[in-house]
Amino acid sequence: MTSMQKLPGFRDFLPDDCAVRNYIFARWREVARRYGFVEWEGPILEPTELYKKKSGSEIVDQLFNFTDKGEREVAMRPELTPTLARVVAAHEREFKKPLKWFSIGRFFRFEKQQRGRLREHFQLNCDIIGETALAADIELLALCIDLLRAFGLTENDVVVRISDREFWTDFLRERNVPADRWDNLLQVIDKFGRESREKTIEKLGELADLVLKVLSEGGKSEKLDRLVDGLRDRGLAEFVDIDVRIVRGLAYYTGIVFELFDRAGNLRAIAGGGRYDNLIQQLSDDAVSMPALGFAMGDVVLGEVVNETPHALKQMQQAIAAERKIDIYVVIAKEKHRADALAQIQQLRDHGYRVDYPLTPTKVARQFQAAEDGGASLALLYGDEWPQVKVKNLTTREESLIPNKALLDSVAKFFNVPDSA
RNA sequence: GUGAGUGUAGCUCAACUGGUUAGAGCACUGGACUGUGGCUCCAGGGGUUGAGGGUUCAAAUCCCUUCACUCACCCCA
Repeated sequence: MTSMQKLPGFRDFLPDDCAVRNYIFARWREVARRYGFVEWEGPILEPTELYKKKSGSEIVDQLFNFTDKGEREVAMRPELTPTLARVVAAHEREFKKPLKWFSIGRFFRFEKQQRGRLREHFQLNCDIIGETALAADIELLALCIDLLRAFGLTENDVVVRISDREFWTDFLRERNVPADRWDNLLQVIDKFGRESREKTIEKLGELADLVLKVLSEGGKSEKLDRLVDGLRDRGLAEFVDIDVRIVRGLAYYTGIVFELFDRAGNLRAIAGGGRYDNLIQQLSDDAVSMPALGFAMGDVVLGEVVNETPHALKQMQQAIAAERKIDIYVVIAKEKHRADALAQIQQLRDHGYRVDYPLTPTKVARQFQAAEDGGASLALLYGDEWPQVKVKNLTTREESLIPNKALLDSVAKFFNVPDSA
């Protein structure tokens, strides 16, 4: 590998890619704000210890970590939740509860890449802190679903699988299974379907029959029923499947957990999250105890889902085209009027119009081609007509002559901008 | 980290299975076209065939190594 190649798993964002990324970010912000969440951000580099503390030392294998010049062990953040817990523990007194925070940022992991899993990606994180009521779980799920709806995805395209860790911990408690075995057993349940049935049975031991029965019949609980009812009240129940096989790998979840998938099941999880009521206390060494819940949604898998869903893809392409287009292309037909044109270009830009023009003498035909390529809806031609400007509607191809002093008004009228002088 | 597959122009692919100077479409630049855009025609730029080594009179083609990508495993933030 030469120094001219990018590192594996990292991405260049050419204009088209950047447009996609910005489209995703815009929808994320729009919907999160709609739910009353406020944006925040943390550092991209954290002490490696922060992640060890939460997830154990095995996680270091997957961290993008190194020793900095001050001999500190640091890691490129693999996720936001530990940072959030630290920040909340330090600052929670400054805010009314519950906190409803979201963040859009870049995250890293040192793993071999494959589809939907790169070494860097962007993630939206949404968290509610300081609320134990199930209403918060429902609200968070509704937000997660509405985020996908904002991309044009429907209940036929995506599904939220919801489970409850308490369902299993209650189950194990009732059968007098010692608490120190719970995490282990939850991992086995999490792997159900990915691992052979024999191996699962072996690991479950005497609980095998019971657990398999629950897994095949599907679990049920009053809490999960209330959750689905809450979503049904909002007309979102069709997006939801109760699936107690979902446990999630991370050990810090304590209650409702969920994952979002494409209905076709071709891709990795689009998003995942749940309730983590003990994490802030644990990470703050018991200084602060706050119930919390949240989820993360990555840009990579989401982008793939949009790509593979025709109506969502069309919506994105239209939005990107509209965002990218310029308003006006200025055609300089006679170079002696370049200065006149530039004076008016400046005025137009000051008024907020997106204006482009040729930097060097260019044939008129090419200038109109550039207007076309830039998506301009209006062309202004500066030439022998001066002090009049020829205004061409590029959609209808109609032309008219406007005195240059009246140009701004004429343009404003064309774009339906209220008179603001 | 393990295993398999794939690497030819910016993109999609050719190259008669080892045989002249590696081609085409799209894209890009310019011209036909000295004041009018989605056509058309013509021309041009662009490649150490991912990289390094080996076999051979001769390698994009066969062998080895390495790097990258894809898929599966692993893991899932």
